[in-house]
Amino acid sequence: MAERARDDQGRALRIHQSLARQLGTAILSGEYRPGDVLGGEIEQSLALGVSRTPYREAIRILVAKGLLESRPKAGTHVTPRERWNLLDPEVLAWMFTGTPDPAFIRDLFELRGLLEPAAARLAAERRSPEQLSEMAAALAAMRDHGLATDEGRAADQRFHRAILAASGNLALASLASSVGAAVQWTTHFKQRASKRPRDPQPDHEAVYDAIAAADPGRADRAMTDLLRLAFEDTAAALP
Amino acid sequence: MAERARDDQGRALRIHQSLARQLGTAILSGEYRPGDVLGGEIEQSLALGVSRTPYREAIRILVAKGLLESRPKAGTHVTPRERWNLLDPEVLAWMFTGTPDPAFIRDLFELRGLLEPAAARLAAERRSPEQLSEMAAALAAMRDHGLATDEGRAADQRFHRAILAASGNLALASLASSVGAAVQWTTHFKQRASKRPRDPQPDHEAVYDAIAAADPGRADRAMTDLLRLAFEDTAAALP
DNA sequence: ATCTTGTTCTTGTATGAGTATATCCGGCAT
DNA sequence: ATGCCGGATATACTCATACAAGAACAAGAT
Repeated sequence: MAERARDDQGRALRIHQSLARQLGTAILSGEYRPGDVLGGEIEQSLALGVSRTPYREAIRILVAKGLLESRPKAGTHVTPRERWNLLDPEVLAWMFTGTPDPAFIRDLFELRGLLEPAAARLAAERRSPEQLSEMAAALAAMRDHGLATDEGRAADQRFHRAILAASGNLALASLASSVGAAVQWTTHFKQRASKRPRDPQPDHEAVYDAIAAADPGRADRAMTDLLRLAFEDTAAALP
Repeated sequence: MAERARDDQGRALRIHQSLARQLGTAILSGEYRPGDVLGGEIEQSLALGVSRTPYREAIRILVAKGLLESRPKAGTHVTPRERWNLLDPEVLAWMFTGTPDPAFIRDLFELRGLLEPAAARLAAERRSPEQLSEMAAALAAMRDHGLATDEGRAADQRFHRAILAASGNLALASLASSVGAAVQWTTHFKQRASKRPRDPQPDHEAVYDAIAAADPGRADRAMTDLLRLAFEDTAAALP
């Protein structure tokens, strides 16, 4: 008996959610390709063993994320890749359920290399005391749990998210969930691949210290170093 | 009689689409605030004069974009701002239907200032001949139509999109739609505000020339300049 | 006080009928 | 042959109704 998928808080996923995930991963993995037409909804929902209601809602979700488009008479098509919202947190998560493309990992780190050092620089200038203590708390949790545990990885995410939030830039902050998803999954791969991975705690401490000291230049450099090392670790863990 | 809303290609929007837009703009404009609960779906769909089906699909769309969350018994809540996918192209478009927050405009330009110069630099190194001619075509269309016309603004978007695509970075490229939406709306405001706006054509030509010459450093600087000037124009046009 | 259990409210799923719209295709004019 | 026009048709879209299931809350038991 297939166990029902669960969300990040242990709640059972509704049918439309798990359908969206199932179809989404199928599209991202290349099982469906851009231009492909999904069969009519009666046919598809019948084949999947669900009613049309949740099937249609799943389609709506995927349309909202740019993976599909549907029109009367024309049917439901997979959109060309350049329309996909690859940085949508859920899309990223779906992407990482399969075997991730090393080239895409590289792209993600390249993007993080543009965003996070700048965010760290801004955070050093603009952060509030509360934001600083949030970073400190996340750092402490990372140290206590280690990156081998879910709690540790969640703390890692919180640290990066806190920096993006402290940049005082809403557009940057809204990329936090995307960056967070990337952080989580790449860290996951690193941990799985090597038994004694390099300890990234000092890198994080250095970033924190620079932000705490309100030293933008040093924060920028520290984050750049952190990302370079993290990428090297990740690259080493990939096939 | 209310005229039915239309999409960017003149097609009439389906009910679920226009509902999503209506609710989305209401949320983004602050009419609904984070934590607010929408009434039950029967009640709401009745109030809006539609059946539950399209109402629910509209909710699914907004959930997919991070603006809402809904659970049985608890109802449908507006999520806290930091969960919103502000860079989703549709969300951005909804954002600009109302009066845009000048601080957010600044944030968007700050983000573009991180992404686009780097993309231009990479494009100078990696662009294919086809991508280069796409940029040239967009540039020519901009010159022919001018930014006062829809065609001209679309060409402007195509130019920036082509550069992001030519960066060879999928993650960057997938931000093209978001950047494009920002380009379109800010340009729109500029045009509306002043009768004789500064001509940005030379800025664009400079970026193109640098990319065509495969000169990364110059491409980076030219794009930085373009964005600085565009931001100054936009800032002058805002209240 | 804390846990357990049951009630009840809200969203979630199922189903069948009917509408609307974009595509396709055949006919007509050019 | 080519292009325009208009109807047939396939498909998604909307409606209405019924039932199922999850989760919050409160009353009761421990």
